[in-house]
Amino acid sequence: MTTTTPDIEKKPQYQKRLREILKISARVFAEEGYEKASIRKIAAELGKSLSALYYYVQTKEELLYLIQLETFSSLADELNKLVEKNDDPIQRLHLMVENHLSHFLKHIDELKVCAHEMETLTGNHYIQVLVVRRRYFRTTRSIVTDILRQYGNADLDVNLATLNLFGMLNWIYMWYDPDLNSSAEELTNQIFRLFLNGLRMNKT
Amino acid sequence: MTTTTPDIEKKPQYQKRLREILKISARVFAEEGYEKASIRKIAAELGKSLSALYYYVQTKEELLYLIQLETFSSLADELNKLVEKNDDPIQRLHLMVENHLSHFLKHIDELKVCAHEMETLTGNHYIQVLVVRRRYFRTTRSIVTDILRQYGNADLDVNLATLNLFGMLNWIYMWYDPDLNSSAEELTNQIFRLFLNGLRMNKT
DNA sequence: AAAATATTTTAACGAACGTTCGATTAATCA
DNA sequence: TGATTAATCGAACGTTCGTTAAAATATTTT
Repeated sequence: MTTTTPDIEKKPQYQKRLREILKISARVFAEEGYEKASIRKIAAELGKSLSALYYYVQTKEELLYLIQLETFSSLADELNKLVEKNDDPIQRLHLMVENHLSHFLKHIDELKVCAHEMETLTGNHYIQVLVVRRRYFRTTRSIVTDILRQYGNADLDVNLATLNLFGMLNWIYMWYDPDLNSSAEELTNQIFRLFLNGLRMNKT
Repeated sequence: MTTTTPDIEKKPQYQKRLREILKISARVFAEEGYEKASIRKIAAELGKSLSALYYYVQTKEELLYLIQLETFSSLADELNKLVEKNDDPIQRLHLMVENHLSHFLKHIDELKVCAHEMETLTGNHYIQVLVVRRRYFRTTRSIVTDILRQYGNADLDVNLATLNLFGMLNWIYMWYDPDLNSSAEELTNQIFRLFLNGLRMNKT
């Protein structure tokens, strides 16, 4: 008698195909916005029929959920690894910005969908992604906290400063053009210097 | 024989009612997003019938267009006035941030709709709003240019720095909670100091 | 080859959407 | 008051949407 367990590893094609579906979905969501984008368009770009999608996913929202969960998890996990390997707060900040931007340039559609559809998910989908987002935020904020302490700067609010860092990082999708704009390094250095200098004490 | 000219000033109620329609529309668009928001919901919140809306406006998109046009125009016009009255680049920057944030706090829904639906309009609607947006951007960028020159800082790219300033300002709608968060002054000062310090030369 | 499972397809459902039409009421003017 | 214009209304049109059911095909396993 064969086992009736889900056999997650038995179907290697499934995961591969699901990933392609998420890739195409991210592109369509990024281009048209989640609400305007239709399942039919995604299916057409996949070269599959409409209901073939529902074999991999139960609802349209699950597509967005999986995209956001994977992207934020990846960002947060890699940042944690980087923080474990480096002690200097300033180096950590540089690594954080670099990690976020290289991720952005490699997965523009996914990051755009993460930034622009941050309040789109509902119910458990929303909460589960929020948990990962908060983990990513807290790690980043602890870096900012250390730098402010090192600079002896008590004038700036740590939360506000961190939110503004994410403002710069998350806004990029609005204006960045891969064909025209700067490289990852240049972007990283500019934002890193701008924000790091911003954290220093005020000359009054 | 009576004149058949449009008589723009003849119907004072019209403008007043149109403004209320835009106000409610901005709230619904801000709450649900433009695509998800329905004309029916807007009409219901107005206490009017669905087709009564079409007496004031020809399409749903025109609602968004009017909201964005008025908001960006107001921001740009007031910034130009402020720049004319003040010569010091650093004061100008402070006034720019203050103007933007006080506008934001007074018209949260409209600003949110401007930031979140920046790529939603199409055709002439998009272009006409883009013209005003560019005017607002250029005025701000010229302030940043002057400060960088005054600081003798040639390391930072002016466009990038300005885009990052707007990143901080436009991202606020994502996290700001009128009940919890700081006042306009506190927000202004934090962002102003963060960004201004950021523009200074790098201590290497 | 036969059986079992995995994947895709065609066709349709009901609901919600933006928009329009024609009639009706309210306000203004002669 | 009667006539003209402004504003609103109920009802419907055609389209698109997310989702589903049942059947058909492809793949894997026995």
